[in-house]
Amino acid sequence: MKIPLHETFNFKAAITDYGWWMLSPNDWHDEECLFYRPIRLSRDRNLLLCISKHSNHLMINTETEMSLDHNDMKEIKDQVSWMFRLQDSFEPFYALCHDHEELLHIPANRKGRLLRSPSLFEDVVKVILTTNTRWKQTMNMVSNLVNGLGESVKANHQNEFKTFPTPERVLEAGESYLKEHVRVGYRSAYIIDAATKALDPVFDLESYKVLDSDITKLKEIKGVGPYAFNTLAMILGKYDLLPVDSEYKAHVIKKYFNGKKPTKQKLESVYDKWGSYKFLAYWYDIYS
DNA sequence: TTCCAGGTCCCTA
DNA sequence: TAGGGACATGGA
Repeated sequence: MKIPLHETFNFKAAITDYGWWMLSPNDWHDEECLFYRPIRLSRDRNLLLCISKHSNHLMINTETEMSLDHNDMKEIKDQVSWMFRLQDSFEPFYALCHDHEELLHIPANRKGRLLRSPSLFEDVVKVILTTNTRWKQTMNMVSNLVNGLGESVKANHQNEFKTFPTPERVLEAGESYLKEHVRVGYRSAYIIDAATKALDPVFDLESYKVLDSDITKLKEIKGVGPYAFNTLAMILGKYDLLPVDSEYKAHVIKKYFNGKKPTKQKLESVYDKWGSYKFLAYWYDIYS
């Protein structure tokens, strides 16, 4: 099936400009420019997608033998559209880039559309698993989570794929499982809290994916502090906040303050001129 | 062995 | 409102 594109974009950059492509159950094949991703449909069905980009559309091939009706296809398209931010226009950001020579390469290469996960629950868990640890350990924890609690997906593919676990499955396994087998340490309580809030009809975690919803309640999730919240804001399409962590501080102090530590206020105002797009300006400043 | 990583929580003052 | 210790894990 095809998804027509309102705006063309750099498919490879959309996937590899943010680290999520390295986390299970995402599987990026760089040479062929193919993105494999197992997803979950309603009525407890799982399938493997293979996504590629053509001139004016995304092509989605299903690698799982399953009859799909109209609603199934809509669910698939909705999840893929969310992952690649297809409903969002990046033209306002590109217009801003044109006033700044150092960022001209972003519109020139149609970058900025950073990959996100099908569910907000998955992204909350993944962001929590990036805190106070090294990237390699983040990859291990996510891999343990998917291998331990994800469901196997039947597919015409040499690799075995598992889905990202549902909040139900995480709660069923419990906190002790997360500690002993996923090796997330003290983060276990945070993940349990995220799963609980994902299933709480009042909190309704996934509802914050709606554009322009008030996302401040995400701060109530245990383990979501300033860095995690600002990262989640970016994931939800609000780019005006900065993920001030050790990487941010090291980069900014080295590049803009001659290696000398400035005040907190000055440290965090480096990208102010970018207004609504501070996160993306920072991101392409540090990683390009 | 000790330190600390793409932080956050919680308790003091 | 700000400061600082504790927190699990695993690699250097």
